[in-house]
Amino acid sequence: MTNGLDALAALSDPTRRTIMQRLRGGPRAVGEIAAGMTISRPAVSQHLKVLKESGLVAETRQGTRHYFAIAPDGIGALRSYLDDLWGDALAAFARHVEKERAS
Amino acid sequence: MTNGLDALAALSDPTRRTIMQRLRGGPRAVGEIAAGMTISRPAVSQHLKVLKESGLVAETRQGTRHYFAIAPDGIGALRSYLDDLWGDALAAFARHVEKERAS
DNA sequence: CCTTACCGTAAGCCATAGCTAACCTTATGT
DNA sequence: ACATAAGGTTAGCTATGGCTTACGGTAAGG
Repeated sequence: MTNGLDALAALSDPTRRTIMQRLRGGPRAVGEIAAGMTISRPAVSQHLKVLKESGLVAETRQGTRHYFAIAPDGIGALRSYLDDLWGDALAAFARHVEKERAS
Repeated sequence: MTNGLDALAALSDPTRRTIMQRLRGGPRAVGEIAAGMTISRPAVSQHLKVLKESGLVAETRQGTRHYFAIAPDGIGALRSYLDDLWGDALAAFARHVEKERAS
C-alpha cells in the first residue's frame, strides 16, 4: 500500500472516477473501458496506471488482454482516513454545541 | 451541498489535508492555521475557500476573525460515495472468488 | 479620526496534469 | 513466418493549480 492518501489524488480526477464506475460490475479489459469514452485509449491506460499505483485497482493479464478490477483494500484505506476525520469532526462539533448550550 | 465529489478534488491537495488536520481540534482562525506553515497566509485563504466551496469546512466570523471548522456533512458525503464503491467492489470480488472456486 | 490587526481578492509566474499522436511490445492465429 | 489484435510508452502541447506579492476592505482601540 502506498500510504492511502495517493488514492485521494487519484480519485480527484473525474475521468478516473468514471473509470471506477465502469469497474463496479467486475473486471474489465482496457479496450472495454475505453469504448464509449470520449478520450483516447492511451489516455485510459495512463489513468489506469495512476489508479493502480494508488492501490485502487488491481491488474491481471490474460494473453494480450489486461484486466483491471477494483481493489477493496485501496478503498478501505481511504475509508479509514475519512473515518478519522469524521470522528474528530463529530467530537469537535459536540464540544462546540456544549459550549453554546452553556451560555 | 455541491455534490460530494468536489470534496475529493479538495482533499487531493496535501496542503489542504494538513489544514484539515489542524482543524481536527476544533475551529481555528485563519492566522492560527497559517502560523507555522511554510506557505503564505493568502495561500491558506485560497485553500480555505476551496475547502469551504467543497462543503468540507464551515466559516463563522467574529469581528475581523474568520473561524473555520470541519463540516461533518461534507465528510459524510464522501463516505457514502466510497461506501457505494466499496460495496460493489466487495460484491464483484466475491463473484470472482466464486468463479475461481468453481474451476 | 487614525492606526492597527485580520483577512479576502487580483495579477502574474511557474510547475504539473491530462490529452493526442506516433511508436514499440507482446501474444494469438493462420 | 507474417499479420493482426491488444496495450503500454514517449514526446510535446495546452490548460489548470498553487504560490507570492501587492492591494483593498472591515472591525476594534486609542
